[in-house]
Amino acid sequence: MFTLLHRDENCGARRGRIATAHGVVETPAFMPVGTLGTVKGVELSQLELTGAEMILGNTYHLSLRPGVEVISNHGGLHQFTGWNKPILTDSGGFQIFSLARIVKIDESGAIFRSHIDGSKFELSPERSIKIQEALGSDIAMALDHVVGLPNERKVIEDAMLRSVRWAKRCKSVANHSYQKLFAIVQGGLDAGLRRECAAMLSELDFAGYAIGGLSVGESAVEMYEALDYTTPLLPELKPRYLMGVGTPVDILNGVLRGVDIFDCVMPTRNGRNAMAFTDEGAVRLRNANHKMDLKPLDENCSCPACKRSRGYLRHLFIAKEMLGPILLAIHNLTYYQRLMARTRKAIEQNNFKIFYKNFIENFNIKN
RNA sequence: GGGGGAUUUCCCGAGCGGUCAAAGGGGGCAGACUGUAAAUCUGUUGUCAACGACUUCGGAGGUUCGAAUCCUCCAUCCCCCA
Repeated sequence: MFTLLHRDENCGARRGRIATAHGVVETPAFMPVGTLGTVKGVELSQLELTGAEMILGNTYHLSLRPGVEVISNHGGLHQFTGWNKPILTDSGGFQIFSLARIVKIDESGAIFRSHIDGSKFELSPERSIKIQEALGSDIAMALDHVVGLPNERKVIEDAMLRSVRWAKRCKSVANHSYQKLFAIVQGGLDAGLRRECAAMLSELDFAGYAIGGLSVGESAVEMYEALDYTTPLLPELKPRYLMGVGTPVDILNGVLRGVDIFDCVMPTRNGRNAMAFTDEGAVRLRNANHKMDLKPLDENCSCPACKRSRGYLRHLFIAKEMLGPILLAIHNLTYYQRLMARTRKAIEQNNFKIFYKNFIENFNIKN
């Protein structure tokens, strides 16, 4: 399933390829998030043009709406959405964290009180896998217990151990050969817990390994440190997925430490909220200084947003026209995909470390 | 010709003797957003040498210790009866 094509001679970055039932994904890869069966604001034809090769779907959200029966009735998530390329589905573990206020959790699983209508939704490891099989994703994630940071060591340890037990249960019921199952390493910012977790999961031989429980309240530096001691513990020949990360800088830091796959809502959400990414950093298009600006957002970008002026894009946001959020979502996704393409190329040339340094020097998130 | 009602800070609009630089919207300005309860949320929005001072509530006078709030006249707009 995963082929490690090349390792950068000067750092931990790796170049690889993931083969799935719906096609190939070149790594390091960035996956746009399509929680509800759509990457918000972006039509599939446009999404393909950004260069995205795999997108995310979400077990919790799709189960509540439209419901698994509806998607099964269409023949799965690919047919339902029209996206014929690889899909990875998240297990619902992140919602245990993000929707903590409406979740009760015990050893059997998580019990949600639907954020839509308050009805009860029970999600055990087994049910999560069953749902993901019905969705027909190419890669399924084990149900994990995500807790925020900072947190008491005991809480983090319990969540980590539970995630391992749940991962075992997921693996024991997963039986669709085309669908690959990834386990998720937890353990917060504790090197010992991360090591313990990685060791236990590695023994179980999953198709891939994710690093979870990060970007949940800790600083960027703390996250990078966690990656420093976590990635080396993961099986060399399996894909490594850093869940929910992140900014362009975060992603390059992940690549530097040997991560192969990323996903994040940032390009789409921030784009919808008028923030655009460029090599110089973040551009807040609602700001008054763009009012008269005739320049394109990013001269190196060929996306539809960059065929217009910054002044026009600002106007769309100020006027609350839907095209603004759409164009910036497309731009940011295009930017992220181009960043990944440049990253892959740099690795192939054993030049990633220099590429990384140059990038960091110019990129200013505050801008 | 007679009677009644309006005029508030960029806009709309509360306020009807002190706790009012004045509610709430809108608009403006800025910020946040990391496995999406987010096309969302937050802050700010009279001036200044700024924990205090000064100038504002159509205009001019007046009453009062004290007025956006009460009185008089003026201006403008709206309604009703002739």
